[in-house]
Parts: sequence; structure tokens; C-alpha cells
Amino acid sequence: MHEELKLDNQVCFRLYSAARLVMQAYAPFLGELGITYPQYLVMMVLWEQDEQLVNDIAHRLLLGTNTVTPLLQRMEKQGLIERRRGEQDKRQQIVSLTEKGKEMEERAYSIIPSGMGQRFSACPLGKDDYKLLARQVDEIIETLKP
Amino acid sequence: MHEELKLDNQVCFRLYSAARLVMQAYAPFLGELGITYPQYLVMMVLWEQDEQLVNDIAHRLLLGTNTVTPLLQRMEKQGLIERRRGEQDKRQQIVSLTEKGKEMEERAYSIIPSGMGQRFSACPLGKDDYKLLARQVDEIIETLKP
DNA sequence: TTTGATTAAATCGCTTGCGATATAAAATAA
DNA sequence: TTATTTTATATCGCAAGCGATTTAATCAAA
Repeated sequence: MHEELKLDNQVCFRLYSAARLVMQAYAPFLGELGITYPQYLVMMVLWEQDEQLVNDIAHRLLLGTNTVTPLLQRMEKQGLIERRRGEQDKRQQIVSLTEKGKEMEERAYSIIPSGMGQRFSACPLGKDDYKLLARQVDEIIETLKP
Repeated sequence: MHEELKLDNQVCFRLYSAARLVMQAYAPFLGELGITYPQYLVMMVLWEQDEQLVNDIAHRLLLGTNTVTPLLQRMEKQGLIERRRGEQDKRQQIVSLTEKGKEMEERAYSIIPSGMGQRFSACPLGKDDYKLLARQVDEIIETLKP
């Protein structure tokens, strides 16, 4: 049995599991808002800066347009965003928040941070731990970013 | 703009991105073996201990049987594993490696660790960093594990 | 022993994620 | 200008993930 092939020695399996579990922890709160975690990511991108191109959003989330386009289509159907073609460059889709989408920010703010705080209250990691963790994971992301 | 809703302050987004990027980094090497990353996880579970139930595998990977069953069905079609009903308890499916599945371990050992080592050579994290990272991510997993 | 609850897997429907390809507009070259 | 290449999105097909439900076997209780 090769040590390198043991599940317990895999950083990737940890990241994969943790990412799924945190998304699952978000689910009930996002459910109140009627959105999924990837949709929440898109909303955060647009709350930071409204009116962005599909490519901008995809780049920010390290996703491809082949993932983001259908995501945006579903969000448009739900009335959270609108898309319109660029005027100078008709290839571009300009994605913007609807009123419903803008209003969701306050609701998200009142639900998510406190809810997730509760959920993480049992976690022994402190603020500095999270900062360090963030820096280290950022190194991995930077190393592998396309 | 609420600080708590900024993408850059989200540990979860980091984990989510890092997990996807590491899986993408695995892809070309796993492609040589003809398997995907989740299939690789199942193989690692079975290389550690052959003859396990669907539930055991699902539990080890923190997945549900609704995810694992179709995964195993695809792997069975590829001839990597076999499934047979338990003799005492006919509800159980006993999952075991085929010869092809067993032989893949050596090939994986010769391809994956070196290949991923290359891929990570540009990452400034050292062994101790990975250990610490692993411990911290484990805390998150333990906190949220169902 | 018959009934009701529990358990192990499987199935269904839907959203993601992604490689590969297509489409159409814009930019560049000839 | 016409042809070629590049760019921005979109589409397609398939593998995951997962909540909800189903099926079938086992267990527990009456």
C-alpha cells in the first residue's frame, strides 16, 4: 500500500470534502433566499459591482462561460438579473441586477453571516487561523489558476 | 457594501475554487488511467481495503449513496469493480476490485504523485504548511460533518 | 406471526462543472 | 474590400452532487 495513495494523505480530498460540506451548510440559509451556492457567488460578484460581462463574472469565479451562461440563464428566469447585448460590441452580454436582485443583498446580510456564524461556532479555529488558512489556500489557487 | 458579503472574505469560495482547480490539475494524469477524480477517490478507498459496502464507501467519502451508487455503476461498466449482493443480508452490495482495478494501483502510483508534484512545484507552501493546512481543514470538516 | 419501523441501495429530477464544439460579431491581415 | 483570425457567448453531452422518494430486505414489537 503506497502512502501517497492513501485518502488521509490527500490535501485535495480535504479541500473537496470541506468545500462540499460548507456549501451544504450554506444551503438552508440560501434556501430562504431561493438561490443555490453558485448563484450566491454570482450575486456577490454583482453586489460588489453591478453591470458586468459574462466573461468578467466567469473570470472572477474562476469558471468558464460554459458554466456561467446556463447559471445566468436560470437566474434571469428567476428575475434576479437581466442581460442585454452590448451596444458597441454586440457579442457582449451585460449582466445587471434587477430590483429583486438588489433587494436580496440586505436579506442575505441579515441571514447568512449570523446563520453561518452559528453553524461554525463549534469550530475551534480562530480569526488568525482563518486568515492563515485563507493565505495558504490562496497560494494553491494562484499556483493552479489557468 | 457589506464586508461579510465580499467574495474575497469568503473562506468557502476559496475552498470551492481550490478544490476545483486541484481536481482540474489531476485530470490529465487521471485521464491516462481513464478515470475521473471522484472515481479515483473510490479506487483509493478500495485499494486501502477491498470488499466494502456501498455505505462504507459513501461514508468514507462523506457522500450519499445517491451519489455513490451511480458512480459505482459507471465504474462497474468500465470493469474496474464488481458488485455482488451480500449473502446473509441481501440488501447489501459488496463492492470489490477487479484485476484491472487492482492493477491500476501501480500505474496510479507511477503517474500521480510525480505528476502532481511537478504541478505543485511552483507552489511556495512547504511540508509543514500542508500539514497545518490539513489540520485546519480537518477542523472545518469535523465541525460540519453530518 | 403478522405488523410496523428501520436499514441498504437505487431511482428521479434538477443544478453544476467542464471539455469540445458552434455561432456570430469584431479585429486584423492581405 | 475581402479573407482570416480572434473574441464573446452559447450549446451539447456527460459525470457529479444532492434532496426527495422508492424498493426491498431485515429487524422489532405486538
